[in-house]
Amino acid sequence: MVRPLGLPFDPIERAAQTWEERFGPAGSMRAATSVFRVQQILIAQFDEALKPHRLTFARYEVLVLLTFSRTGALPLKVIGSRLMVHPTSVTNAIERLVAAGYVERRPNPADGRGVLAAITERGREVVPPATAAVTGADFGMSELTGDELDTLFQLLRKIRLGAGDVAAPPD
Amino acid sequence: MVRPLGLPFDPIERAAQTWEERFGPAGSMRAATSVFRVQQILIAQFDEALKPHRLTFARYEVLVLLTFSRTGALPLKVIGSRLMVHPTSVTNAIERLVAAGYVERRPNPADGRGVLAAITERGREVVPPATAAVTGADFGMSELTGDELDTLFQLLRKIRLGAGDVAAPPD
DNA sequence: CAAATATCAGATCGACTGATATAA
DNA sequence: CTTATATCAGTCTATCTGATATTT
Repeated sequence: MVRPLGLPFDPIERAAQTWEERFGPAGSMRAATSVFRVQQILIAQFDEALKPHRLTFARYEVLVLLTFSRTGALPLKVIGSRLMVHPTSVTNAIERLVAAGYVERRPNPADGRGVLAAITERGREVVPPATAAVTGADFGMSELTGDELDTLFQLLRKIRLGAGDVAAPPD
Repeated sequence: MVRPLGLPFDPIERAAQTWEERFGPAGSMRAATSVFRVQQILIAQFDEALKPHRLTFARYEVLVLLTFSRTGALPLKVIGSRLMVHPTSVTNAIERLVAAGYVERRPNPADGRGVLAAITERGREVVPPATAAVTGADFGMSELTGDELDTLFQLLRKIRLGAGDVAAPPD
């Protein structure tokens, strides 16, 4: 749970004002700090909503990805690149999901080096209620209209593209 | 360093498409996931840029806050509420800053329970080069125009306000 | 041979809970 | 007495480095 501290002023706005006086233009600093704060707020909401299902948001993402695949099984390598997480983080997340009974490890028949993570029956069963829990707060974004959500996505997408998230420049 | 994986497609966009087919409107999911990814990208860039100065971004924020204060000293409680971090995280951050020689602990003359974190000479010296390192990549936001940065801030602000970041509804 | 996949040991970081000493 | 401030011990999560076994 994130402490809603209810200050009589916006701490980010105030910091930006002083920043402007001391260092110069504060637009980037204000936006970057806001991204951090919103991430903190959202992740706390999601993890709280998912706790009854023995999931964190990171592990929930893995499960959803598996249900999205045709066979319900994916190489760890693919999971890592789709979710953009470190190889050791994937190994760790799968280990926790196996412990919870939501996923099984299998050798990859197509590649002797690889391992498949395969969703189990219990894993498939937990996804719908977990999804309901997460979307219950409309992903924490209920303050924004559909158009605003789209604008937000597009702006963040520019930053991601600048960091090399996608090779081919689309649309 | 964040792995720039250069997939031939945008993994967030692809996940959103499947989400739409399975669960319904994906606008919130797409925006929330983008916030997480951009946070990951930015924090990696900042921590990398600050590493030569023996700082993480969290500790850099504390130092900047101290230079912004009149006396260069603030109660830990104030630091926590301004930066919106947990009390134990403040204690921890100050401990590391003390170890680096950038901050000193002092009793708070105005409150016997409290502790002041006071920036040292070495702390004041490290802020300018650290700030240059962080702003060098324009806070990682060089892909956006001033107007876009402002729009991004305002959209994220709506989410923050919905979570209670500020008590008084301003402007 | 070199490169890719996954794991492991070990470290760091920040967030959190619950308990505690001290002072307001 | 209750509340607030800060610390401490300990847990948890995710990240990362460097090394290693195995396979391509």
